[in-house]
Amino acid sequence: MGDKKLEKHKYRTIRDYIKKRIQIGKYPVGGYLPSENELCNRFGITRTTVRKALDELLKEGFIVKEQGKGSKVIERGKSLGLLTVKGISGSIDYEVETIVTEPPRIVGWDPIIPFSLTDEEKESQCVYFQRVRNINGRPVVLENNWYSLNALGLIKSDEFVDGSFFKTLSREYLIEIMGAEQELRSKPASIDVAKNLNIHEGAPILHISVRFRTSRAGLNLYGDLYCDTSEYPIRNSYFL
Amino acid sequence: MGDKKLEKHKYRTIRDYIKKRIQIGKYPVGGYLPSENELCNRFGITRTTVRKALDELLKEGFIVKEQGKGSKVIERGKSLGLLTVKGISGSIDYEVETIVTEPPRIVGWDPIIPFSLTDEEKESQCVYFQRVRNINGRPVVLENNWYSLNALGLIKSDEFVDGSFFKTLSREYLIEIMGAEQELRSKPASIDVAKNLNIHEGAPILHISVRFRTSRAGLNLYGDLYCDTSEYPIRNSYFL
DNA sequence: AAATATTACTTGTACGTACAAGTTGGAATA
DNA sequence: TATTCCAACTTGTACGTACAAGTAATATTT
Repeated sequence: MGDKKLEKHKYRTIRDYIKKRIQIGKYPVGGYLPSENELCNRFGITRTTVRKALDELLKEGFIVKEQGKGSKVIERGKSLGLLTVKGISGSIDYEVETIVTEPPRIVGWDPIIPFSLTDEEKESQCVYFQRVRNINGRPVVLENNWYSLNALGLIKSDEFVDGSFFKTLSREYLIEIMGAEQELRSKPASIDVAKNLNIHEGAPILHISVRFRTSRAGLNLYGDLYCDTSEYPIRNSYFL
Repeated sequence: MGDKKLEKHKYRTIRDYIKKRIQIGKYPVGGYLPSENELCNRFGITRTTVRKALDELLKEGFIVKEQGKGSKVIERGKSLGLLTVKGISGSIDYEVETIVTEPPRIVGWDPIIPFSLTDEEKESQCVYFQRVRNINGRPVVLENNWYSLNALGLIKSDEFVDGSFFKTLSREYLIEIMGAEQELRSKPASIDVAKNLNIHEGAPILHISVRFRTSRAGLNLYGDLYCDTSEYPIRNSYFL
């Protein structure tokens, strides 16, 4: 029962064990992990190895460490360098309401995607869905999404956890975002985009093309976002 | 001579020593650091401690490790999640020509900066300079920059290493970028911006406001960028 | 000469120990 | 009662050891 792998790379075993418990909601966000010594006893390994595992989780943004207290589980994605929408007044992040305007369905790949697909992706059909994000009831981001059907299968929109696709992947499928590539352009809004965002045709909008890489082999998420930044700018921060 | 600090946090001492050697060009980019065992002998410490120091340099993007070979010094900033300009044809990054259109001079803070200044910064005057970045001879990015005079002093544009302000900070002042916050908006070009970028007034441009945090206490770099993304999109990637 | 094996390096993982430093809550004290 | 102190936790740093695994040049064998 996987004992061979348990012998090698013990720290990975511990790391993945803890990660899974975080993903499924044991070890809830805001709570503390068992102490390092307790993990040592529980798994019969040394603190060196436990600390190596925790270091990885720290790097991946699952926990923060507090000397004298413990390792706290944090909301992942906050420290992820993702582009987020920011309210213009003050520094409060507005709560964003997400509406699925086109539920997931199986289609062919859209040539608008500016990234080169892998061979597996080209051979596969893809799942497409569209969402609009509202702030204070006004549409701000129009979002088209695609992923390879072969890599994941069709997820229905009523499965979405809190309306979030990423949270669904994490909680239900234990898939995490490993990184992303983005391209940003400033463009005049097309008629279609203008209609969706309730702005004038030709108004400047921020067009973001993004490919998210995930922890599942072969699964990339492609996004095509149109942002009305006139009131709410897009924000991005990162730290070492 | 600093022996007290050398006793505590040895790994930081080693880390900073190696970092400095990388910054000033000993330990050149592309080369390998001394082996872990050699560093152990040289500093009279254990490999555990040396590895901890190297781990930090790895996280900070100064080196990569190659099992069986050694720790290789890499060009920092590549792995930094900074927004970069990308050529549209193929995946080749174009070489960007940087022109200083307004050499550094001492002025007051510009209210256009959308970040809240620290008290020290408010009390200080600031250094301003403007640059334009050309790709294939055509202007693509207009860039205004500010930093606190008290924190750094005036750097003349002829000091710029390869025309790069960041490289100058790293090589000459041993200051590194620790992180950044950015705000992105899509806007119509003002007359002034249009003139500088040689585009129509009102054409959609990408406006980026950025604050870079540095390793020097009290020193932030504020940027106000106007990007013509019609031909060359802005690109951003990050990985865990 | 070419293929193979050895050797001497490199980093990777894991063991165990010791003490420093930060946090917290309860016991002892004022 | 209010304060101080301390003991029992937590994570942080550093010591030393051992062997696995990857790399590259050299020596050996075919």
